[in-house]
Amino acid sequence: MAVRRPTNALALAVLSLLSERPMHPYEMSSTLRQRHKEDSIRLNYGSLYSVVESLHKKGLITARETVREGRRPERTIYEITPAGEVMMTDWLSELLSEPTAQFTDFEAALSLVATLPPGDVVPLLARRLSELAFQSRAYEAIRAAVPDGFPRLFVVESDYQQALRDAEHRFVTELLAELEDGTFGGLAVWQRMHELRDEGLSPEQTQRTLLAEFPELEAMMPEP
Amino acid sequence: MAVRRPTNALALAVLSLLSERPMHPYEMSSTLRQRHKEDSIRLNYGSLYSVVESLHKKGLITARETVREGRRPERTIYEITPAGEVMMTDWLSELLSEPTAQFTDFEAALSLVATLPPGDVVPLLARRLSELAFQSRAYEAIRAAVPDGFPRLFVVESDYQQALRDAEHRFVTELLAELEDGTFGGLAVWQRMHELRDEGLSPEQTQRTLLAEFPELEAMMPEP
DNA sequence: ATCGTAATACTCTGAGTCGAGTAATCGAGT
DNA sequence: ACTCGATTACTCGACTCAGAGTATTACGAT
Repeated sequence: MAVRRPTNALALAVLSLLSERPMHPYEMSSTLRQRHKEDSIRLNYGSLYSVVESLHKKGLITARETVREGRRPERTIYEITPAGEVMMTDWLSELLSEPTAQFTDFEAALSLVATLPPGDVVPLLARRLSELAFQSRAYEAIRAAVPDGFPRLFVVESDYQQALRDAEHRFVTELLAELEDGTFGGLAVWQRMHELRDEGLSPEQTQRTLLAEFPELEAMMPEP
Repeated sequence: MAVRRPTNALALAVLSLLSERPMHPYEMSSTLRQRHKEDSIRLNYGSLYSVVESLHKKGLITARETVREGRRPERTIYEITPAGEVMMTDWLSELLSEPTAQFTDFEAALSLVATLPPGDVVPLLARRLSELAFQSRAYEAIRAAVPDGFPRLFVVESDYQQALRDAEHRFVTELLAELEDGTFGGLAVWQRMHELRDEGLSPEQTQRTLLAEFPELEAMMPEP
């Protein structure tokens, strides 16, 4: 029976840490934090311990020993198994080589943006822009403080974050501009839809009125 | 007692649909699919029904009626409550206006990339590049087939996706170039680390040897 | 000497998530 | 008339996750 791959990237981080050297869970969490990996990999105790347990059950890691110092809770030190090594390289290779849909919050929100009236959306996006700019400046400041010749290897994930943030900033800037100068495609329908709803029309009446006022919509309705 | 906000964007989609008109869960899923929202919001039946139940328990939606046709399973038609409307606009507004950490797979993978030897990473990234290019072309093709004057409102989330994909493509291209021409900061240490590990040195020996061969690393170790 | 805070090291519980499964109906073809 | 796949509509159970809670020790400040 082929072992099913976990979905939580924290499991990959655990395997990666154990491929360096044996550790107990708490040490994994401190190490990840020290290396700023919690910025890129969601980390909390509850998940960590259940992820470790699940890797253990699947035979991808084994308990090497459990030590107890004084009356402190026991620490179980784990190490990676050969099967774990294989799973780790396969998994990491796949994540690096295959782009997959990511379901981010902002994309979800954008896909539902028509729910709010356009007039409300403009200030919200403006606020996002300034937050993005702020985060960007924070990143630049940290970047500038880093000594020359510091291995990019250790910060490549935050460079990636910055590249995406930058792209998002450009995208939202453009979107906002189109909303403000009225060139955004569909703006009139969007606006009118909320007007009709606010006047108390039923969903069906709203639908009918919109189709009457914007006949070009007809052609764009999804086929059967 | 303030109602805790769900974390699953599917709950937001449910509220958004019900703010249009009352529906039963299965219709929600078909509507989301028809509008291609499953590309931006993770959708599966198990989650949908438990998300709906949880919204119901929290008083954000109510069951308007349950109908049964023939011997088919019952359909419960839900509608949104005033509390649900408030929660929805607040939530959507927050998602639009506040950028938050997103923990994507590729960022996680990048943060652990040192686990693989650099020589293995190069072809993986090359493969990612060509996949990204392929997805980009698919998007452009669809975009080109869309009639003139089609409301951008309906596809803004896939435009966003494309903007991010584009940025990622540029980032990976640059990264790959640096890896191939040897200008990537930390490449030598990275390479050497895997050589030492492959020669069978213990983690501690590897650590010591690296510090001896690359004394500049010393200054970059995390402070206590 | 003791007080409070941070750090160490987990545990527990409830909620959320997902995929597979069930069971009926509809419509296109043979 | 029949059958086969698609569609409609939901249910179930095993797993996963998050956050709060617990208990001990270390350490600087009062």
